[in-house]
Amino acid sequence: MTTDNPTTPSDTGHRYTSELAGRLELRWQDRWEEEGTFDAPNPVGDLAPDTAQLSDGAKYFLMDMFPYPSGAGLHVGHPLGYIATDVVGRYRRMRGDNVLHALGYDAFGLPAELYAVQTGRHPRETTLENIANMRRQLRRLGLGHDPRRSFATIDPDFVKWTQWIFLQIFNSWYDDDLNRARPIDELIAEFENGARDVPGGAVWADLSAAEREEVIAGYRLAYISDAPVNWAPGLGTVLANEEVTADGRSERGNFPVFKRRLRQWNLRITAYADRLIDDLDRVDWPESGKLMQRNWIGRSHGAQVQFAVPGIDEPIEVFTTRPDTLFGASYMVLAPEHPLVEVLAADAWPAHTDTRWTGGSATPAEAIAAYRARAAAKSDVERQENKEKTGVFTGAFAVNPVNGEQIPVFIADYVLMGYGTGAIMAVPGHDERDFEFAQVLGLPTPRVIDGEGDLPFTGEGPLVNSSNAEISLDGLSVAEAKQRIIAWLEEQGTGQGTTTYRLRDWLFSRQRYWGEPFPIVYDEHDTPIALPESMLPVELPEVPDYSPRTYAPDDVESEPEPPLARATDWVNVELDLGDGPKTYRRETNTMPNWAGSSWYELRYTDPHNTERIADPANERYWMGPQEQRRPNDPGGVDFYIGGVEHMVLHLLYVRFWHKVLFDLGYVSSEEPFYRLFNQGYIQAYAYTDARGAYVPADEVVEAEDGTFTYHGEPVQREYGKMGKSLKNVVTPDEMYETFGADTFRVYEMSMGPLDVSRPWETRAVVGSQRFLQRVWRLVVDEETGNARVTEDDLDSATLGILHRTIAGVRADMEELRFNTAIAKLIELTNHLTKQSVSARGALEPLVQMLAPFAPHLAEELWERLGHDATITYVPYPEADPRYLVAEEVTCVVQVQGKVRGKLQVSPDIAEDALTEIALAEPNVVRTIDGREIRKVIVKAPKLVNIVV
RNA sequence: GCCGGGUUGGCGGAAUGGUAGACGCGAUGGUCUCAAAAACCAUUGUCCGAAAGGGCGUGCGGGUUCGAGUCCCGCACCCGGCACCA
Repeated sequence: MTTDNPTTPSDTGHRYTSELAGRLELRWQDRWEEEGTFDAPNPVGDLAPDTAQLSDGAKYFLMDMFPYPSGAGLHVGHPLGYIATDVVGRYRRMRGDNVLHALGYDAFGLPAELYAVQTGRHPRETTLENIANMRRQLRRLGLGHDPRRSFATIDPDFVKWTQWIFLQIFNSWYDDDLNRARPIDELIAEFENGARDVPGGAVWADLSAAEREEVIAGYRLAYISDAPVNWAPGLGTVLANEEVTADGRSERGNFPVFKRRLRQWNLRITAYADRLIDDLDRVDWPESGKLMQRNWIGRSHGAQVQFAVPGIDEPIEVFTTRPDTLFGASYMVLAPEHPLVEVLAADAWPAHTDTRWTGGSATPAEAIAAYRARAAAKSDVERQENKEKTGVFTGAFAVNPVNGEQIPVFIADYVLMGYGTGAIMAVPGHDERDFEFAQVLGLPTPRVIDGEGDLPFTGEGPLVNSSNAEISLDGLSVAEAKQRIIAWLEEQGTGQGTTTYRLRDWLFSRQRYWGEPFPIVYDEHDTPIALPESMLPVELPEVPDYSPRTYAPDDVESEPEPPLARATDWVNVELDLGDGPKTYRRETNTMPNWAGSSWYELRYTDPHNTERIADPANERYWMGPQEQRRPNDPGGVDFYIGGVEHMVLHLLYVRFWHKVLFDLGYVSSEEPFYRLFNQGYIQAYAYTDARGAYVPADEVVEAEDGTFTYHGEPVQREYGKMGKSLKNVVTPDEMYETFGADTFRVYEMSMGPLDVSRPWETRAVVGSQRFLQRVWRLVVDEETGNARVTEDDLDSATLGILHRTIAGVRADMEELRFNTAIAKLIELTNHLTKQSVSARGALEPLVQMLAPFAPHLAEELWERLGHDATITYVPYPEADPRYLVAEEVTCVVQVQGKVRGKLQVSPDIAEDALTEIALAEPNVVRTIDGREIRKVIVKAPKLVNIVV
């Protein structure tokens, strides 16, 4: 529908059109780059200023979550967070802070590899192209980044340090007594000199090298284990727990995930469970986010209790959070896979065994085998779908340590091998799951806690029926009883207080090509050996095929086969690792995509350092604890913006690595991110036709009755993500073209609060453009292009509005309320426009306050107002309290809480005088209608409420 | 099921317990124009009324208060996380 507009007189180049905006935006972007406007100086190293000192301003380290350079390019939703951090950074610079803001790229990962598999092109090649494209799209936004500090995780220089950190983790162990990680050499020394007993009672000196390494592997923070892992045949790789959704599928690709026993690398994140929970109290994060991490780590306090089984050496060990209900334990359940099951299973059913307990089998062994086979055939999903309790009796009885009672031992799949000890004492009277099971199998349900309500009763109440010859819990509260019984169990040696976590160790190897190789080789005994730092980085070999072997998504029997295994020349390598040249075999798994993002915050502080991850002086300056600002400060990045979806994965991993590096003395900060903010998302509508196929959203029209049509055909509207396949993508490039980057930035910031998701609406963007055009017209004469500024004094109305705006906008900026800050700037602009104010005293502060949002326009206007230097470091306007008080305020007069009149009064009017005027207001008099006035509430000068 | 967050005009959203709907979009009317676009000006929660003014309005039901979108209790729905975790 577009027609070529003839050039009108007003279109001669002095109007703030998208075309003019684009011209001046490019000009300022070039100038910022040339002048290094956003370069942040370091205390030491190559980025330290030549002239000795840093500015005296406070440091402010600002970060966005690492972007993945997608081949699809950006849509308008992606820059939301980048614009917000840029606004913060520009505001802080005007507040005098030394701001560090840069952006790197998280460039290893599955999409690039999948694309490489499809096209045969090397993922490095396509990834670098994508990075270049994304850099171009983001540069056009006018972000105030320090370009010298940008990097990508695939840079060999970065990979080197990722591998180096892995080696530090590999060469460390967690000292539970000192509650920190220590170098593995110190552990070996303790074994050697006898300060620490070797587990299993062996003598260190008598062990072979391989045996010693096996012992040490039990301590290393990075270790290989042969344990059940999440195997996704459809992806051809194993996954961490965090990468598997609640319904048992891969987060990426949505493939079914199976539990398989496989030899894989793990990182001992569980050693840090307590600190990862406790230190959440020291950071400024959204409470909801902290909660997600606390829940994921899942710390629960309770007790381990040993139940003896007559005739068996080893007792059954259970974990319970309710040791207070021990007297109510009427049976036990082991997970089907529990190693003790074979040991304690009876040869035959005891006499009079309930037929519900036997599963119809002739012997316990048979029943167990049948039950196990059925459980193993079920995927995690099926296990969850069917929550009806099932189980079989083992034929064995265990002894309840508090009352000597013999209680039956079952196996049932509602007890999970992976949590606690894989065995429970069942208290059907006070646990819903145990109660259900007891109902199914006809087991007794004794009550040991009094209270209103039927069994199962999980509430609070005094203990009953809980005493033996030595101890009585009767009458105690749940909390008291827990304490008492734990003490008694410890005394008896049949149990102890303990803490259990839901968190598992981090499965750290993947069968992928496009990731960091492990700096590990194996010798002839299959012992993993760390490569020396001098051999880093270990670079990826060229391979003919980038794909791991993938299988049918439900092929449970399949085996992982990493692509690097096929690079045999690379895998088998001759090295001299101190015992002369020998042939070694390289590790063929690669690190997960989370590796690079687990430490990248540190690299921004010293991106080119070849000797260390970052010089301690630089790390300390940008990230060190700020004790003078807040007590017990863990340090970290001052402000980090990103999406909630990284709350559990990335943010748990990065905190873990940071703490390891802290323990080993490489960093001074205990937490990577002091303040975290989760931004919302820009959502979009998508439309499907009668067949359910997506139709281009920008060609859908809304009818009068609120329905939607595409080419005359009715379509269904849905709301959600923006995406290529949904045919509803709007790109920043389109916005630059149609409106300019400043308009786009202002629109995104004015749409609503930063943490709330909201729908994109292209046609609403014009409102922001109109606003910027009005600002432009205040400063520039559209006919001549000259500045219109005058040196007039401000009238009192303008003074008042200006200073109230400054005060309000400043407060909004501090609290990230950019939408209301912009609204206030629009109000000021509208006032100046209506009153035709062109006084410098009003225009300059407006331009200054606009600068964080529309930096190019602000620079241009600042220059036209007669300033040579960039507006970036011009101090932010300050409100003069003298002008904050209006000459007149509106007083609302209410009768019975309803507004019946308004008065213009002086702000310092006395209450009596105000009451008098209010009672005289004609409409108020009419409403009162002669009724008796019972009470008058006066909040001078804003409100009078008359109660009749 | 458990935990967390939310529900305000046609739409996005504003509101220290004190004028509900700032600001913006859209819509309607107007200025300019041969015309259109752009820009600018005005109106715009809803109902009654010519107007003055009034009734009703922040998911639903109660409560506290002179006064509640805001505080308390109960409920519905939506979004997110976890889910047989002992």
